[in-house]
Amino acid sequence: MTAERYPSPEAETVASVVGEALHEGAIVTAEVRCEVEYDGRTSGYLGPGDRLLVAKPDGTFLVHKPTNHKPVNWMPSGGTVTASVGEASGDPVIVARRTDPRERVEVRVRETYGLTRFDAEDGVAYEESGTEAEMHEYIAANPEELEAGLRIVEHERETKYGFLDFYAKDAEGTPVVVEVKRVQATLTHFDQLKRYVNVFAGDEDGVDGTARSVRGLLVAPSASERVKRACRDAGLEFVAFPDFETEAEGANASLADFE
Amino acid sequence: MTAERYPSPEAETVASVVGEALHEGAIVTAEVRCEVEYDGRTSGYLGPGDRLLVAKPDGTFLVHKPTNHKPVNWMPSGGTVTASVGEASGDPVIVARRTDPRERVEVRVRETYGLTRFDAEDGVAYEESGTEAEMHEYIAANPEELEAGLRIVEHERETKYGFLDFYAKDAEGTPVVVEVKRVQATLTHFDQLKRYVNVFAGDEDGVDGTARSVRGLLVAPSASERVKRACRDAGLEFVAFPDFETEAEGANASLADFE
DNA sequence: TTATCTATATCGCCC
DNA sequence: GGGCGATGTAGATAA
Repeated sequence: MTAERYPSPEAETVASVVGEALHEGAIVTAEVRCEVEYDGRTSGYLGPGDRLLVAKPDGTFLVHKPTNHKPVNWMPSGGTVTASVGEASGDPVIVARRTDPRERVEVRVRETYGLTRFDAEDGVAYEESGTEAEMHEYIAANPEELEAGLRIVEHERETKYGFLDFYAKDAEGTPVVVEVKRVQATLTHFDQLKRYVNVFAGDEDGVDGTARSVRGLLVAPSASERVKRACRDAGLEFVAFPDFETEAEGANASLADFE
Repeated sequence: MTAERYPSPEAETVASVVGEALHEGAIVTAEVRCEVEYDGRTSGYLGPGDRLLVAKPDGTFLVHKPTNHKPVNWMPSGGTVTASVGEASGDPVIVARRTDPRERVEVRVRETYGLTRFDAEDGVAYEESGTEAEMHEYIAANPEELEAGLRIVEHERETKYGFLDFYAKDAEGTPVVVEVKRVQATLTHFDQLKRYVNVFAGDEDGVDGTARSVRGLLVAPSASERVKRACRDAGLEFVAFPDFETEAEGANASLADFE
């Protein structure tokens, strides 16, 4: 059996099952009533209530309330999860810790409604398409869709102030710095482009104080008015680029057939 | 009983329990072998393997592999989760959808090792301290810790290019724009400060091309060398501010006592 | 609803 | 290992 269930387990059972399961590479989930304390990058406290606990063998630990995508408390992979029986109360105590940064989640379990050990085997990797990396590939192969006559000179070029997406030249041979975003462009993205353009314009630059012979292109499906104005004011250009197509895969089609 | 367990349930049981539980405000978890397909902002496919599924009554849906903090696929709260029996295969199919953005996660369950309905009650809110908001309050009350003679004029001031943390004046009466970070400062944070300072310096600005009578302070516990150099080059100042103290609460102390 | 920004962001890549 | 940037970022907040 791949999933072993312990209904209303004693504190000792919780401690031993959690310890063994994680050590042996299994996932543990528990439905509990508990209090939670976090101390680390910030500190926090969650009073008594019902929560779902998830502990993974890689040190991941999650405390889920009945709502929301994000766990209310957690520890990312790389930490260590230990379970014991509290001396004073006799209740289970689960602690997840890590160093760098030093932080700690402590769950004081008041009641354990159920505990499950899940010996999961999963060697399959997630395949994704439609990411910004693919958008880069597309633009590298089709620069003319950004602007007629545009030539890509370099991709992912490193400068002293960070990496720019594309270094290109336009039809007149003028240098063009290109920053590509898969989603609606924000002020942060404008900032990035401005920073890169400044490298080539030279911060110490021209007598008129404006960027010289370097163009900056912010490429995204859309941008807020404030971002467009920021571009105009800074002498940069916003290029509306259609939503990047996420192409269907063979695997997807076969999955849909089952319905 | 607050947690009801269905070991190795039939497809019909999965479909009905998931539907009823979510409708009645319970959390459902399942240990399954499955395939997953995502289509929306990007598209992706995850081949057969063992995963933990979590469905919450607010529409949250999570697919967890045996490793990592983040679910491999998910739907944030606000979506709808439905479970049915596949016509061709007779296996359970769980679909989570939402609009705006339009996206969809489909889980094709190959084998259900176990299913749990958890009627969780949790009306307690999480209390946190040590956040950037508290750091702001501290600085607003103690501006002299940034610099002797500094006066805060305005907090969270809106400009045409975004919101700046503090608008202040130094001992000489020179305007000072302050950007505060709780964590190590990055180039992104430098960008933000530069953008705000540009608003006051005026993009069209001085004959020498450098910012005029406005100072910019980047306040954080630390910064990389590249960030410090960027600040120097741009005429901005990095201020090392000690890690913001996360003070212990009474609740924490009592929780620690149990150990 | 839209825009902006924080986050215990997490994660991955590349030096 | 540190720096840097993407994320199906999510979530909170203000206009």
